[in-house]
Amino acid sequence: MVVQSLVETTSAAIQEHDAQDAAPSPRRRRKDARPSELTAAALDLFVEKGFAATRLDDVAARAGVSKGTLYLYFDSKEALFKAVIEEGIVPALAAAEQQLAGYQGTSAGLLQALLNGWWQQIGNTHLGGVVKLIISESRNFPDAAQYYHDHVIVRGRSLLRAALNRGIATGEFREMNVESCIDVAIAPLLMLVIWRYSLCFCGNDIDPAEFLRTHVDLLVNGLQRKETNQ
Amino acid sequence: MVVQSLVETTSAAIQEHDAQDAAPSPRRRRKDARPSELTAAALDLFVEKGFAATRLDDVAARAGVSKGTLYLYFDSKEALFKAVIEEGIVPALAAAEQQLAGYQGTSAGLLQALLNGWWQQIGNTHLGGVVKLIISESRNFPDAAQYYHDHVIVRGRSLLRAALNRGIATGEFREMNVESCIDVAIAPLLMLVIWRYSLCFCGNDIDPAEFLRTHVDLLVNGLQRKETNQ
Amino acid sequence: MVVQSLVETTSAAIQEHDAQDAAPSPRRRRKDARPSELTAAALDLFVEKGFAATRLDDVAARAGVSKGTLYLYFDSKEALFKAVIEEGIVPALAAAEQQLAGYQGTSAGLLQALLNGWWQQIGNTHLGGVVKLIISESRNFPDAAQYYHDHVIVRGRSLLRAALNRGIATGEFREMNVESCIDVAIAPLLMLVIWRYSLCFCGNDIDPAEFLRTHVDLLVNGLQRKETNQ
Amino acid sequence: MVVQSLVETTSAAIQEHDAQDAAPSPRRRRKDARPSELTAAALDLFVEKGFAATRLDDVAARAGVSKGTLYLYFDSKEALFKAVIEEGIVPALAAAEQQLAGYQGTSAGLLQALLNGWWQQIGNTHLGGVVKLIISESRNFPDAAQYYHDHVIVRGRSLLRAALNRGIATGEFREMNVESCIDVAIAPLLMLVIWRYSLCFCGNDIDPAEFLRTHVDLLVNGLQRKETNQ
DNA sequence: AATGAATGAGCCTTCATTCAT
DNA sequence: GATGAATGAAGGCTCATTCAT
Repeated sequence: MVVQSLVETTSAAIQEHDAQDAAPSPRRRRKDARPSELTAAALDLFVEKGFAATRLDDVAARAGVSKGTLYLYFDSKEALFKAVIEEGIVPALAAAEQQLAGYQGTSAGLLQALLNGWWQQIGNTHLGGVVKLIISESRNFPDAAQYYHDHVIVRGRSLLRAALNRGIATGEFREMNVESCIDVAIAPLLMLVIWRYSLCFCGNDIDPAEFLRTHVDLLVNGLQRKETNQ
Repeated sequence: MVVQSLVETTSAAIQEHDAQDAAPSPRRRRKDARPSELTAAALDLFVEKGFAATRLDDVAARAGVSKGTLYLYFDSKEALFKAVIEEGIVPALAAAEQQLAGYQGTSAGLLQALLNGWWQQIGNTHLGGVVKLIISESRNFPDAAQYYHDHVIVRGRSLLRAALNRGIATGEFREMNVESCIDVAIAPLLMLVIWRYSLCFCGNDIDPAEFLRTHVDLLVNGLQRKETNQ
Repeated sequence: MVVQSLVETTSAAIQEHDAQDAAPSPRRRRKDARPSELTAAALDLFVEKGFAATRLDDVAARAGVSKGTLYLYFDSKEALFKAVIEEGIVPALAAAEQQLAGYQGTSAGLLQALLNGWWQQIGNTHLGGVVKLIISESRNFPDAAQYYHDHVIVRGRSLLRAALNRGIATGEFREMNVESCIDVAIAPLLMLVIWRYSLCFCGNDIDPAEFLRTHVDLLVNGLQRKETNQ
Repeated sequence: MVVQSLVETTSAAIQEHDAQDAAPSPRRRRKDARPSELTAAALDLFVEKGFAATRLDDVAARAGVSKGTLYLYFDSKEALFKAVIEEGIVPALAAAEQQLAGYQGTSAGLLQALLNGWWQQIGNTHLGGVVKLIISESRNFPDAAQYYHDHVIVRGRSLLRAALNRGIATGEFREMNVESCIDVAIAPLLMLVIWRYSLCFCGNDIDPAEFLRTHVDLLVNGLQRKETNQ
């Protein structure tokens, strides 16, 4: 039910977004732009403080509107939360589709492209906050988490699975438990995103580029067949 | 200041813990035992719902005491939170110390021992919840996060650094950016813990043992020198 | 002060009403006609939900206009309320004046005519809602209640007083406390109106015609001199 | 469903009331007395301002407690409203039962006793406010109104029906539409109560005793057989 | 004249905290 | 030491009112 609501609202959001480009009356444009301004402000605060600790006054203030204006666009605080998730999912899905385009080259290169692409288009953007938000609030909003899992994570895993299977088929990679490899390959990316929104403020600077390079290096090397001592 | 408080309180907690072992009069033991029942209940709920969304009534109910009793042991909800963190840190530190004991064997084996040990003694216990809690609330409790970082993470990284450096020194591992390797080696472990407290409820079962085996396998293989083409 | 305002506004309303009849240009008529559509919608909702529980959005929606339009005609929600009362008072006064016309016949017949006339022209129309409204809100709008009392109730009582006194003078009715008889004669009428807007929805159907017939029957019989036992 | 809730809660309230007499610890007595203190304060304000216009702050202040205390005893403002109704119904039912006790004398005397009794035990007490409240809010709380109708009004009508039928059977009263007579006999009583809580503040003093005497006088005379022209 | 987006004061409700028992 | 009734500040939400279009 909630999943259905998430889907429908998402479609509506997309259409509304298109309409925005067409009718640029100043008043009208403002009204169309409002929801995404509000969800952007909400995302920042939800990620920083968590859902329960975020006051709608603060969301409104950050968006430069009054508290009541929030309720012109969202029925409740919870509806705002779900809208934030939905807005974070649409671009993630789009990015995933884009990655599906045929790739020519080694499987190692494909793997690297997928991981780097995710980082560039999701992890390193404000959409990364959605990831941390989903994780932090998954127990309070199980259906939002479920939806995110079913549509974003499952799809991402499919991409990696295809790459890994291709590498194994061509003999570029050794035989391994592919599902576990997928999880192990994804984990550092998610952790990097989470890190950016949590302990990164404790002074331990992780250079994302270097982290990614090392991760891909270790992963690809770890997957490749070792010409062991024969 | 709070860090100081955390240190002091931690020391006090340790001493109290010692005192507890020394004077097990039924009356006294009861008094000392109570707080850990309370923090255990609080940890569960903090991890599940987050700090702000957790009601002290629920903590008290789960611990089987009245709400007022909480205030006999903790000055405030925030003090309870810090006590939860502290109680999660003490065993983590102890576990880390234990790992420092001399290890005989390959560096790959040492690495595997460290990672598995952390999982067995921290990640796979209720202490793993502390990790998720720290990450979720790091922005609301920066000094708790800082303290955790400085004492637990830094120490854990030292252990890994030593193992990696030893492997490189002996030629078992190839030359790499050690700091990045540490981060990449830790990330899947943290992610596994986080997963257990969040999206694992979305149906995607990750088998921790298999996940760990794959991670160590890929990591060790990735680190090892390729016996290429001789 | 407010009473004064009610008087003034009422007079103005009457004049405006007259002006309306005189200059029925479509433009002007539209403008003048609007408020009565608005007050009619407001009356319905005020009677049903009470003043405080009625939202102006709902009033506007029922009248088929936007919320802002209400403020083109009424300064505030309270002003709208008073306009509703005033609109209900003007016809009531007119109806009362009409009853003053000379009546030929028995005093019992006059009494019956007055009570039936009030029911036909006030109680049984949408003006009956005003009665319930005045009663429900009399403590929140004491001056509106006062005005209603002074102009409508007092005048109505005068009509009844005249009828009763005439009956007593002619010997048709026995000697009684006329003021109390007035109250007792009016009460069932008011109660009938109130019933129509409240508990009538609980299933106990009161047939107004039968109720009135019985009331007048009992009243006239009760007033008439009994030819007791001589 | 709500009716059921009304019944259950009423029973509980009665039991609690009994318990109060048994355990007069000062603290405990206070706690047991609280709910009725709160409903008493709420009744006053609900009757005066209506449900929607009454602020819980005012209810709490009148009861001499803080706003939060209300929520220790009632789940919501609406639950408080229903409790007020329930507390008004219990004594009304008890009073009705009491009237059922055998009466010796003329039917006219019985009728008079019933009407005066209702006034003394309900109408003229603070329970009269419940009547006005039910009527004012019947559309907003239809099930509360229904319950009041089914249990209080229906029962009251039964008492009057018995008296009227007895009088007709003995020939003391003439043949009439009994159901209509019941309504007409009750209406002035209800109106008197309503008057006390509304327009009575407009200066038209109705002396309840005189009003009742006149009502009974007219009613009984109206019902009695005329000894015409023999 | 008409609209409806925006505002913000106010109210219901929650919950951390206190304290009398 | 333990309880739980009481408190009141804080925050989610509503809605009368305003005003730019």
